[in-house]
Amino acid sequence: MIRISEAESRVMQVLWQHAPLDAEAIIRALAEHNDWHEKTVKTLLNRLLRKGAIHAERDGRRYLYSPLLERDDWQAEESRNLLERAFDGRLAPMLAHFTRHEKLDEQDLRELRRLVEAIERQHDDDKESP
Amino acid sequence: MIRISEAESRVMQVLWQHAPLDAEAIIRALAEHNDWHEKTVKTLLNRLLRKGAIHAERDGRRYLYSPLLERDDWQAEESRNLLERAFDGRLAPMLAHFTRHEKLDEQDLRELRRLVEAIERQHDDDKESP
DNA sequence: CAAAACGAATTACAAGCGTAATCTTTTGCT
DNA sequence: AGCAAAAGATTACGCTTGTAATTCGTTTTG
Repeated sequence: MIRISEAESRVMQVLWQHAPLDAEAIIRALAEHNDWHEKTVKTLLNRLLRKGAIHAERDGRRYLYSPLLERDDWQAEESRNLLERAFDGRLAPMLAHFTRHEKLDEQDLRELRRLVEAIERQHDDDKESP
Repeated sequence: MIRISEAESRVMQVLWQHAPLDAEAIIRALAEHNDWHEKTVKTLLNRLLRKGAIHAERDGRRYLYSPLLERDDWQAEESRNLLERAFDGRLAPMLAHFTRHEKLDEQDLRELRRLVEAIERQHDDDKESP
């Protein structure tokens, strides 16, 4: 399982949004919010390459980079990690925590309801086909 | 804001459950699940001390350690961090993610329902007293 | 063609981390 | 009193990370 660092993940975010991109485009995209030197981004790209998190394909004198590690998988990995590390792997306390500490909007609410329904359905299925 | 590492957080977990404890008790508690040398745990305790995450009080020839950093605050910190890093700070996608990737049990379900109700009430309040 | 410019690859370097080993101080025991 | 055992303090060491700078190879350009 590929582990990427905080800074590396910023680079991935860019690639997850549009890919393939060449180094210059990535640097530009990152310059807006982070404040990294061009060389820094190049280093991160290299490390991501070595880790197998991205792929580089030659295009003339430059490379085009694309993600290999999938965003969804990475999110799953990171979420699971937090769950284990901080909440003993139990989701309920984590959810409770979010209720207490984050302000939720309409969309969050809709998402929560869908969650509840999904679980109910899932539990019903379990009963029907044992 | 105090930043503690993965390994350090294991030590904190022990102290959050029972404190104060002396080094030996902490080492014993950790030996069960991790597989750390006594010296390793001592190092971690020292680092936590320097970071101000715990407090040590002399008791005869040894120290009794207690947490200073609160568990709830740490959880909040870590959760927020994940939310920002991995989900652009938006809760809904994160919740959706959990639906798709984690198996939820009865207790999670109850917790979720309570959550939904709490939020609905909260939203109603907003409407009534603008 | 020689030099400059650009992109990529290699190297740098301090701080943090995981994982201890060694050193120092205190103290209980003979 | 002298020494071994125990607890804590200091030091170690290789790896990762954040943050670049330097070097190398290839084009482009005067």
